[in-house]
Amino acid sequence: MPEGHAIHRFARLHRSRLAGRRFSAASPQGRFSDGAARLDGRRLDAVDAAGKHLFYRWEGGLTLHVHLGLYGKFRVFDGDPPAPSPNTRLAISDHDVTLYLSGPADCSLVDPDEEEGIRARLGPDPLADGHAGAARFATLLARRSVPVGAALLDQKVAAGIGNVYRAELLFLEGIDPRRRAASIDDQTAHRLWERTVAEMRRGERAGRIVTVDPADIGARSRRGLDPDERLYVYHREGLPCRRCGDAVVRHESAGRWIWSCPGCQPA
DNA sequence: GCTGCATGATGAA
DNA sequence: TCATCCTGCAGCA
Repeated sequence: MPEGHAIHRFARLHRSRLAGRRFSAASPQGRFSDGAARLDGRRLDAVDAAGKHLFYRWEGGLTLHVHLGLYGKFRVFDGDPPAPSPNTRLAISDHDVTLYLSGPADCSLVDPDEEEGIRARLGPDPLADGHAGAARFATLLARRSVPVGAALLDQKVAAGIGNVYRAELLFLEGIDPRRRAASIDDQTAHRLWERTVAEMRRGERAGRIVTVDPADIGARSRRGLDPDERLYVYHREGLPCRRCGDAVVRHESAGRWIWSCPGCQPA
């Protein structure tokens, strides 16, 4: 679940539901006991997102850094929460609301230097920077010798893109993932960035990744798209392309699977 | 009940 | 390029 759209959505939801409250904090799993003890009894002031990273600002100048990685999950409950699972890394609660965090790749208190170090490793963020990130993205992309599919997963090139978006964005722009990043001309790179901004904003709003234009599937459902109608190529190997009918293909890119349409994304 | 996978990232080789 | 870490759950027997 957690590409940048989900992280920014968590920041927005946690900001509105949790910020301004004073929490008791604990680490049921025990692996964040020291940190939880320092947060216990403090007020959460603000929540910021950068790429796939979250920063929770606490009373007294403490900052909690959370990166969900592949497995991390938040659960929020109003009123009486169920018992936390044994792997709950962090639990914060007051009388009205409870947040459980399990499986994060990182959950730690960071000082300003450490936060700066994390941010320094990130390229422009489509959701935080919007159009303003385009030029920097184009410059970074042009400097990469790797295939564009791999470059898009590199958080130093664009912060927040993950395996679903990279495949879908390259489909939408008609770019074969195996083309060298440096071969993408400046205008195409700008278009790719603007597409990224638009699609990730859409995903942030929807709470899920949806890239299809309803016109391409013959928009029939008033309830919205079925789960397997939301994407063009991701996990659709062997199925006909929604645009041209060619069979979607799967190949490896940066150690992960990527999907593309040979007809819509010519080499 | 067990297995394998998943929208991530890092450090060593 | 490989191994490793972080969990939960769908899909199977």
